[in-house]
Amino acid sequence: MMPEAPLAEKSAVLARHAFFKGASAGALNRLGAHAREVRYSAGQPIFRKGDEGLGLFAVLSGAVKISVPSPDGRELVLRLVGENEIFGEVALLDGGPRTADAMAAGRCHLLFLDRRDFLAVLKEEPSLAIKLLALVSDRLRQTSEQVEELTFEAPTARLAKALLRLARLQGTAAAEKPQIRITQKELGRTVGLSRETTNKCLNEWALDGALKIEKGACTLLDRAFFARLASGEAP
Amino acid sequence: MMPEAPLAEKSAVLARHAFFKGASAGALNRLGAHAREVRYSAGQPIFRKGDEGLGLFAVLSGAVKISVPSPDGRELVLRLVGENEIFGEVALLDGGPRTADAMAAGRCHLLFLDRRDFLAVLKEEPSLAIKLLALVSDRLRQTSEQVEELTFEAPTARLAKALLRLARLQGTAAAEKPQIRITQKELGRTVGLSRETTNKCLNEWALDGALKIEKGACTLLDRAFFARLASGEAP
DNA sequence: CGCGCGGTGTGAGGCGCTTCACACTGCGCG
DNA sequence: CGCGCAGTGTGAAGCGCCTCACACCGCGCG
Repeated sequence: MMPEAPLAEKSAVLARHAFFKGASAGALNRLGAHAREVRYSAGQPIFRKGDEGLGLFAVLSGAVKISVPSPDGRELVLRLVGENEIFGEVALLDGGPRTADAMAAGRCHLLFLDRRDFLAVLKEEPSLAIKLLALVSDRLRQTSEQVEELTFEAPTARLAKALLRLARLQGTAAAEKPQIRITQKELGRTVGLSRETTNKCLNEWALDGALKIEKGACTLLDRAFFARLASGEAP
Repeated sequence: MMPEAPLAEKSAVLARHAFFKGASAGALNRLGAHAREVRYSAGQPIFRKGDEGLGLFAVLSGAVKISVPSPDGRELVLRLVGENEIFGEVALLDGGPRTADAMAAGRCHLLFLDRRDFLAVLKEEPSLAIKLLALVSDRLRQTSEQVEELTFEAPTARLAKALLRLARLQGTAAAEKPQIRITQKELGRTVGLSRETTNKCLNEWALDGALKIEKGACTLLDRAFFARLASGEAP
């Protein structure tokens, strides 16, 4: 276990995190005072759905997978949290149980902020509250979109959308032909399809030349193709 | 058109609304200064998905239906907003387009608060911001639950859930055997089922004695029956 | 009155997804 | 090395939901 960094350094670490940009020095010090640095290696659980929500996590480096488990062992991946993002904000705010599982998607370095400290600072730092409001309402936007998607759109359209979303999330978004590192099993689970159906669908697209399939990954060769599918058109 | 109430009265109206309980007099006055009272009759649109989000609505009396339209004319009912609740908060916070349609579900009396006024007050009234945060994160909780429901649960379970939810929403929740006024077509649309499938499903439940079907309505005779279905068990 | 229309009831046919079953590959490990 | 395992590729069978088609009922309206 690494030794904990001293207080001053923890506030400095906080200050570098995108979410805390612009916060006052006082707020940063108060938050840093009780912040705990934590490290996880790939696959380790960070919290589980239903756990008591004790606070907020900020990702310093690495990535975290947020997902919900189904009674029969399936899993829906809600989002991938990357560097400079935060997660665990719902339970932070209402003190209720966590709404999803969080798992380290690779080695990751996090900062944990206690709920009570955070709320205390929030009371005196409206700008932080407003920032958080913007963030939470953005989440709400995305989640609502997901609800629409699930009720209205065809499974294959959802799959195409998921690929585009993953390309955006995995940082390779800017690339001409983004490569997405995910297994077909996981991919299917994020949209509620079986592995087999996912596989057949991907292979069809590969035949169309829009996709390259590798082991544990696939590469989008023709983004416009997927954009069309995602908006409900036939290819 | 009713004449507008004077400023003092509008702040007083605000103060009586559950969401603004505990706000300072100064904040209420500032919000009240630009608040507009608006009235709608049944079926009138309040805003549409994609409209510019200019502000927040508070329901003084009546009810508002929040729904999203699908490209092919279907409709998903997200929530029914009742007295002492607020809606339109997402677009309020990030200034983006409205994420759903809002329609008066009956005659209703609303208060409209401009986005810029609201944000200005928020900056100086952290307690209001915290209240809003709690509210938005609660919405996020519910919406996430809906996402889970849609990906994991069987259509019939969703239908059962929808009936329970509608019973709760239509005010007849307290009744022993709540009657729900909705056509089978609409009901199907709220869970993404065809009218025919909905019909067959309801008839099966009616045979089990759990449900009474009338024209344009149905009555839950056995709530426990639906609660079981909703939690994924076989009847 | 007859007609249209909205809501409901019901069957036939078809398509898509699921489950199950099995095969092939590459790779880590004892 | 051989073994197991994770990931992928594919086919058969089955089931649930959708679409289409049609029938019945009650009601408003010309």
